[in-house]
Amino acid sequence: MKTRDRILLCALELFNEHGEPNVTTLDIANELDISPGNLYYHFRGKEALLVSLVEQFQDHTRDLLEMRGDPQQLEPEDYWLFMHLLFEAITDFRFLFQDLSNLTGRYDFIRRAMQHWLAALRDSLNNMLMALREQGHLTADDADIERLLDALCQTFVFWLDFQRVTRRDDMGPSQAVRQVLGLMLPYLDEPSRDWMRTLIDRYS
Amino acid sequence: MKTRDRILLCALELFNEHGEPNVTTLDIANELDISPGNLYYHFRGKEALLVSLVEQFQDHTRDLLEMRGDPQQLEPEDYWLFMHLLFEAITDFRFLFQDLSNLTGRYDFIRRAMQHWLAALRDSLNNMLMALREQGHLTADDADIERLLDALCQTFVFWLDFQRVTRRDDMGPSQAVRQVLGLMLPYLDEPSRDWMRTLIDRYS
DNA sequence: GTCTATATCGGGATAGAC
DNA sequence: GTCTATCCCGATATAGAC
Repeated sequence: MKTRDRILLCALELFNEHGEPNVTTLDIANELDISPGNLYYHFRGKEALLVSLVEQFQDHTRDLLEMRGDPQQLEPEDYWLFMHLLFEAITDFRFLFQDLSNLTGRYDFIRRAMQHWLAALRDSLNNMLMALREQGHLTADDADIERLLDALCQTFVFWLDFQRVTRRDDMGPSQAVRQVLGLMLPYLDEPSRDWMRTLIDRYS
Repeated sequence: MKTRDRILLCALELFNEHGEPNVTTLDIANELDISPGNLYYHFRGKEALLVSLVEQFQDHTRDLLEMRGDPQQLEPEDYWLFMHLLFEAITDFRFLFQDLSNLTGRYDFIRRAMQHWLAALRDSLNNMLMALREQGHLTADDADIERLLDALCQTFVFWLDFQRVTRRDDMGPSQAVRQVLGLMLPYLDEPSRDWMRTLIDRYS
């Protein structure tokens, strides 16, 4: 494995574990048993490192967020899969969400990237809700939809963080998906609701 | 006004505006036109400053979170007021929520304080929901309640942050309260729901 | 590509005069 | 109580040898 990639991987792990502000370039070099000078040969600094990691994150989720092709044909199971994969991606790059305010404040490119990403997320979720409403599975007026979209996005972005502060046990993406689906539950019609309850129970 | 209090107030403002990690003791001293040595005479360091601010926050919200006296007699309007005051308190000390992960990671006393605070918040909200359910205004099984409580707490803690990142104009506490009440809406019975919709509209 | 050594800078913190 | 001067340290970044 090339040194450059080892650095990226190691930085990602340390950032996720300790938070980006608490990890120095020296920490990364030490963890890899390479010299700080060597690290600076590959990346001109912490910011260059972050640029690459953010690109990775975007590449990693692009396909997922751009499956706005044919939401009409999606099965409920597809919604679950979509959300599960999304939470896995967020978990893999959780350092971005853990210190979101700090990072978006200090790095303008991260602010732009995350704003764009959040808009795409909201778009995807909106397509889902609209499709469900068209099909008569979901009853909600426009104001409901707006609030629901906010609640959904907020949960995606901050659930890991919230869980980290409130609880000790990290239950992975399943619990997060359960929480998200729970937000939609009261707006669904009986059959979909039962279906989703089953889904929720199955993946607990 | 005593220097000690001026320092506290100024630190709070700067922390709220720029985030605690981005404000140095020197920044605070400069803003106040006092020497760094003087600041260190009053507070032995940044941590001592934070200790006092966290105490202030707790004092500031204690009454609010401990009004678990007689939830049976509360009017819907009381719920609105409770939430409004809570969001104002959070806004006043928003630096605590803006970098929650970072702060709880670096300072153990903040972790403990916030965990305790969050537990109290959840408790208060739980009492509310239980009272509403007793009175027949709210229909939800225990699993619904758990999810709803999580969603409510998460919104209280992260709404300002979420709003800041998504860049929708800062509308103060009203929009936050609207979002929170929106989460409860689908579980309420018709009269309460209408009542609350009116409330939501009135304070938009 | 990788190392060692070092320069630089900024924030936290203290000493001692007034 | 308040100031100036200074120290310490950790993080970033570079120079130059191998």
